[in-house]
Amino acid sequence: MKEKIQELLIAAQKALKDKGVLPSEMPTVKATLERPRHKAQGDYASNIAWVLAKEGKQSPRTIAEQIIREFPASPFIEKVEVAGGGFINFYVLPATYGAVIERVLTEGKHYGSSNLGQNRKVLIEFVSANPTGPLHVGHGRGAACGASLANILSASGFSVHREYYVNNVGRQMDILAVSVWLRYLELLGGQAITLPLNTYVGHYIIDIAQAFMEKVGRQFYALLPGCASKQEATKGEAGERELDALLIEAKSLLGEEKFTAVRTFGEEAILKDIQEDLTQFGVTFDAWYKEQSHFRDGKMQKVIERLDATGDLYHHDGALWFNSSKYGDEKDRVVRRGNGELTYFASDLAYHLTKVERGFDVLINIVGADHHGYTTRLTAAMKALGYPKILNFILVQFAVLTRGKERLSMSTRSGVFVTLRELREMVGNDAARFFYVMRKSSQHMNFDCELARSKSHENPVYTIQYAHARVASVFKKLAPLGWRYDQTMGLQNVGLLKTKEEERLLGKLSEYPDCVEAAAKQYEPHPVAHYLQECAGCFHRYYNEHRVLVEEPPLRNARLALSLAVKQVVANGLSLLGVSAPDTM
RNA sequence: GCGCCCGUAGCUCACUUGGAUAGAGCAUCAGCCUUCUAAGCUGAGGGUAGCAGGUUCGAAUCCUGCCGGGCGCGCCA
Repeated sequence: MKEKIQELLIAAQKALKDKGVLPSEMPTVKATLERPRHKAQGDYASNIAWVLAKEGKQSPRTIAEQIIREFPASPFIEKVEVAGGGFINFYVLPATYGAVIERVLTEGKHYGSSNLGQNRKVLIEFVSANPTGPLHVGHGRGAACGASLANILSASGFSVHREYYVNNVGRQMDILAVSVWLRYLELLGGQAITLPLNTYVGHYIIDIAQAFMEKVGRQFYALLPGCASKQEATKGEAGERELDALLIEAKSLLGEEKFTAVRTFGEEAILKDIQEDLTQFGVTFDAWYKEQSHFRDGKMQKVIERLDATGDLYHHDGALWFNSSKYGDEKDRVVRRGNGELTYFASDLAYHLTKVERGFDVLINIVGADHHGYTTRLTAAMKALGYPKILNFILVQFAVLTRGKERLSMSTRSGVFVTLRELREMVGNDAARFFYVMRKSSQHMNFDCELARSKSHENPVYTIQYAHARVASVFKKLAPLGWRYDQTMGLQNVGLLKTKEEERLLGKLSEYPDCVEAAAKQYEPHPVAHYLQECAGCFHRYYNEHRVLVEEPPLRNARLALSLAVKQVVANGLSLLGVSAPDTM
């Protein structure tokens, strides 16, 4: 319907140009059509007259009136009116409202899909948490957001590739290795040790050490390094230096080969845990891209050569710098340190260059808000490399977990985390997936666990799933009453659906494709979550007001068809968000 | 100190990227009611969109300054 009106508007513009009312060299604009908030403003509205007025040198009101005069007749349109200063309101014939039911039932699970993306290749990178510990609730939001967005883009005709970037290089991984090793020594030695500052202290490290011990026995035993046998951890800068010394000591005590073995064991154990966690959460990836692979095949050298060719690299104080301030960053960044080592930034550049080389047209990076400082320098580098527009960052703000009034998760600084697994066990996967994407990702959000786990109408997930289950339960009622659903009869009689609630519901169903499209264009899943709440709300209001299983077969089957369409749309929307659509609750 | 994000009803949040009288859900208040399994339904009140300017036919949305909150500012990863 929307497309049809847009075509008619283009035809009307053409007619005006032919008649010389509008300058013929003026570009034809595709009108933006929206759904007015108020019923008195028609079913669709366009501001096209305002847009044309700028170039056409006439008042919007006059142009609007002329468009209406040239607007071709259509069997679907009841009337077209000018309102306000130049809005054009379109009134669709109420008899055609019901047509959406047949469309939904025919298209089934594909209703809402489109060819918006024209098969363009999108790489969506998300979660990408360092493999040094379990995922926490902050990662959960990125995971839910990315997985849902990937579904939405996929349904919108994009060819979607989901990727997790594994930062398995650098000091943090060495620290992980030492953390595991010290716990291993503790297990063998039977005496408690003091873990130095900034090592990983979670219980999961002990589990990994235990598994490691079971695998290798005493082969990795050595005397306790000096600073691990102290009574108390050293704090501040001195603690960091002590940690560096410990890393060196551990490497020399174990030898490079054994040290690497511990590190790899730890990394693999944690990655396995993360993968299980995400899989249970319904979040899957097409690839787990390991940072370490850059160092093997010369990608680092290649990206530096590419950048050097643009003339944006320079030497200063013995280091190699990228002139990122030229491209909007606040200062320049080091690519290779004075000691010859490449920085994390260089590695990230190499990774992003591979994304382009792998032939993706659109890159979407979903990152936590705490990493926003990194976005400008990467964007700057992509500009320098000649891809000014390819990279899109979605910044996901932290979710504050609450249970009623009680605050559960602390800020990053305090280091007290609730794990994603704990959250899932507390509220269930469905509620977690939905609550995470209920708000615009750039918004700080409140995640009320008490609400999420409650089975009441106040809980949006419950209400939406219930709409789906409610339709299923109505259909189960049919047989005991001696009736059968006759879809042909139902579709023939959709004209009988003309109560206020039915018209609203039909309108809501026809909005669904627009909603998915909006979500795809914004790279945001939350419009779908919002839509589902509205759609379910409309259905429940309808259901409370009118009886579906009435005596007269034509009306009964029409209402059953409508209900079935609602069930389908709810199921489609929930599936985009990775939430189940149960038949019974 | 500098940079980025955010500020909308009592609370949690929308407004389809500059359009019409800023909308939902909770909570509150007033009525109704016992249902195709769902203690529910209907209606009402509630707003200077942080504050102050600016841009234009038109601003919650764009630009500037202040106020308040979050996050980030290494030749760390």
